[in-house]
Amino acid sequence: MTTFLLKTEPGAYSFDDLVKDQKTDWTGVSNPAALAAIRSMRKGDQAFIYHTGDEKAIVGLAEVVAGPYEDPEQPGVNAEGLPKFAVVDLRAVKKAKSPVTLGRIKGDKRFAEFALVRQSRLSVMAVPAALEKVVRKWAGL
DNA sequence: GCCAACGTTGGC
DNA sequence: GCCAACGTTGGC
Repeated sequence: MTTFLLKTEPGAYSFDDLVKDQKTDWTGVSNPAALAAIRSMRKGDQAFIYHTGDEKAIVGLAEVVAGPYEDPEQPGVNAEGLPKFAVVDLRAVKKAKSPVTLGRIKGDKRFAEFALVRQSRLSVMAVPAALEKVVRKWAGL
């Protein structure tokens, strides 16, 4: 089981929206590196949901319940024959007891090489197991 | 509101 | 296939 980190602009779609909907298809990702991460997801994997903008914090946990599959709105395959615009279905698992802020992550040197810190524009990334444990502890997830 | 760090586009 | 110009994201 791998844990990922998914960014979202809470004004567009927040973790609370996912809780309300119970389930959603995570569409709209177009960055190639982010899409590669989505293609590597498997049913049962989990994802921290991170709010960009004013919040800049991990606020909850979701689980991959289906996919990755081709976005029906944007069909097509890449050079490897995989869906170009890959999508997964998520369900809300749990809200973080205490949000883990970007400031806290940046302030801990264990996270210095983490993609969230190194590449601020990347919207989907795998979280290394050692770091995942730290985040879960901090967040109460 | 600015700008750094990317991605993308289009002319050649 | 390169790369200059432009667009976008997201932190500050």
